[in-house]
Amino acid sequence: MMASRQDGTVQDGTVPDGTVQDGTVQDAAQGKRSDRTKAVIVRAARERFAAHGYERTTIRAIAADAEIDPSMVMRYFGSKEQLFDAALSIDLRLPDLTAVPPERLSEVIVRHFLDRWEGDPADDALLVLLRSAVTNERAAQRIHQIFGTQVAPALAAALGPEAAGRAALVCTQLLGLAVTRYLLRLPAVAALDPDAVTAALAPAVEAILHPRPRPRPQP
Amino acid sequence: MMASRQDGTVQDGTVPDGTVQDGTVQDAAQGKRSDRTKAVIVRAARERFAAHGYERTTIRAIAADAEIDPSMVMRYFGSKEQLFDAALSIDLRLPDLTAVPPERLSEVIVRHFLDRWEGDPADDALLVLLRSAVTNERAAQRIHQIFGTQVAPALAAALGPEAAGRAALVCTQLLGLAVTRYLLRLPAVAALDPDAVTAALAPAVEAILHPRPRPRPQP
DNA sequence: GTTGTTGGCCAACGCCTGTTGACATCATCG
DNA sequence: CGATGATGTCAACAGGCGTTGGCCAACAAC
Repeated sequence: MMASRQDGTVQDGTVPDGTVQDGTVQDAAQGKRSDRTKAVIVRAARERFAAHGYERTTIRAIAADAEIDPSMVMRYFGSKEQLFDAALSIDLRLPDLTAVPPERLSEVIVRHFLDRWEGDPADDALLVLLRSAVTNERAAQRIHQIFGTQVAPALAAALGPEAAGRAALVCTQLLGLAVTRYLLRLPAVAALDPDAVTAALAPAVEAILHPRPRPRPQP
Repeated sequence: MMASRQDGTVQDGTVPDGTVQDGTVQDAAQGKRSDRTKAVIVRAARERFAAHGYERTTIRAIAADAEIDPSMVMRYFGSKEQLFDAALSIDLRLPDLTAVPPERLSEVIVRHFLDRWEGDPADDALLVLLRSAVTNERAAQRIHQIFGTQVAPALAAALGPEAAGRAALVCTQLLGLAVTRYLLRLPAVAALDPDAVTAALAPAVEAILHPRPRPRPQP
């Protein structure tokens, strides 16, 4: 298995500086060569997994993208499943929601979600995860884990500890947005610009976060 | 290609009565034998596709479930893709929303959606479609089609013709529910009983259908 | 009774898959 | 220099896949 932290994050193949464990400096500003190729492989894997999901992605195709032999992929990652794990590193980078005034909370959440998906087009990790989780049990478990360790705590901090149920429903809405906009690309949803999405969806999220006390059919 | 109607519905393998084209009556109350086995195959295919998605489902496995030779599947349906088409027949059975008083519209929509998913456990068609659409372009197109021919018109009838954008956002919410509850089975969502889901989500749908005129940050 | 059609099984083809192990290359260090 | 371990290539394996074509039994039509 890969080294993975408890919150569902996995270390990327890139290394912060050029120092190696025995103290030697190597080529400067780049880690060992194997780390570089490992990173190339992970990047290629993410693209493939994101575009086609787990099953349709082949190790041979990833290796071709990375311009390397398929057997190297196996040597570095052990198996397709473990490579998949390595490609699944996700950090939602949730902001501190307690600093947000409650009446702007839903807007901030929706906008952050959009930013996270559309801000860095090279970051396919979320796409990988969602596309695969639908058919792959391992990826689904990872989503459970991310929800439990990142989303639920962040919302609980802002709304109080009894918010777990409501946090899940907010997830429902955001994942629905992701599915229709990025996976299915339903034209009516995919065509909206981020501002329009935020404006339209924030009130709905608001209705979950701060439910009106009682709808009362006929007062 | 299979014979398919324009709204995305495909005829089931079952035949309404026992008459055959040349006028002979055959065994009565059941169609031709081939129609029966075709129906068995489609049923098995639906279960497999629903449980594992398109790519992981093999013709051999479907044939084994149907207790028949894999080559028969090919003979009857031509290819795996065409069998998939046959398994994708969907009729959302949307009620006439114009008969619903506007203030109960969101509640009715959410409840109908839950009924449709959970009412008949043997009807896997929706699960097939959603699970596959995430990685299969053909299935995604089918969802586009169903949205355009079934969902959008029904909502437009109730809300007026300018409702297309809002209809899509409602879809976003409902598909989000389906993904978290039936595909990912996020515990916090999957554990809720249908009444709780309706109560929690209807106000959010309401916020889309009848947006408050202006949120006005500081009045 | 012969013929043709229908429903079905069996064995195989060619291809692609994840995976493995033997061999080449190269840098590093004694 | 030679040794050693990391890095990478090549060729192959075994198994599963969708798909094909040939053969057989049952049965209706002539």
